[in-house]
Amino acid sequence: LLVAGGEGVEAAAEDPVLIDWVRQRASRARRVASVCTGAFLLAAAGVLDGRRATTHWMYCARLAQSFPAVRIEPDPIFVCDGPVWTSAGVTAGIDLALALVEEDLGRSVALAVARYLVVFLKRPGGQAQFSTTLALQVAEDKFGALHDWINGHLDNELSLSILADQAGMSERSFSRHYAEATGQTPARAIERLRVEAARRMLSERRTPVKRIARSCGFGSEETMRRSFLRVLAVTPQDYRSRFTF
DNA sequence: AGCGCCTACCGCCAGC
DNA sequence: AGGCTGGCGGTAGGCG
Repeated sequence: LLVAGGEGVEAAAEDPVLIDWVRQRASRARRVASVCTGAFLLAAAGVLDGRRATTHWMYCARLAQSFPAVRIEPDPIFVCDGPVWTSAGVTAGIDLALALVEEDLGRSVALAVARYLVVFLKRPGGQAQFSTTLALQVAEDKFGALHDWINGHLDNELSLSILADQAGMSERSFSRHYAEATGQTPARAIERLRVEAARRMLSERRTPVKRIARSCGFGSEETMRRSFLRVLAVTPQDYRSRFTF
């Protein structure tokens, strides 16, 4: 059973016929999953009681408030608790779907599917419109070691020449191969990895924004602010305030 | 808010 | 031929 979310989902969560239907189906389904705010329907049906779950980050607080029995985790892209899977925003549904494919058919099939998605989900701008995590999974064979190294050195200078050096290629070849494998240019990928690291720190700790910026490799607080607006369309302060309960 | 400098990106091309 | 590599230079865009 796969439950989608979207406009009007909270009204739908109060429709007894629908919720009853969800509860019936969920009890017989091998596996239950929700995308985005679809978690509200599962929660209303009691499917999430006592389980770990997630939803779109803007709605985590509201879901927690309406359904105290659900253990909300705002950070992950998706959460798996036994047979029940929930995912964050709409694009996280793609990551969820791939995880389901992987569970059923194995890692290599999931990676093959992901490769097709990279081809077909590219927009004219050339940016892949799904999570960095997914893009990195696809590139794991080729750049897994590099990504491990990058994540351990986010506060270092990570210029094209340094990355190329680390990968043992010329700058030109590295650029080409990296973009081909991940759907992102090297600099863009670094930016997104830094934003992801900073985002985690913003929501998990009370560290001052300026120190977070530095430890994630942004030259300044202002630079981090610009990156956040580009990648997430929110300022760091706004982002943090969503998570301060 | 704006500007000058710097770098990443990418098309092009020669060489292997 | 046909593919891959890597240096060069113009340009757009980001950083400080």
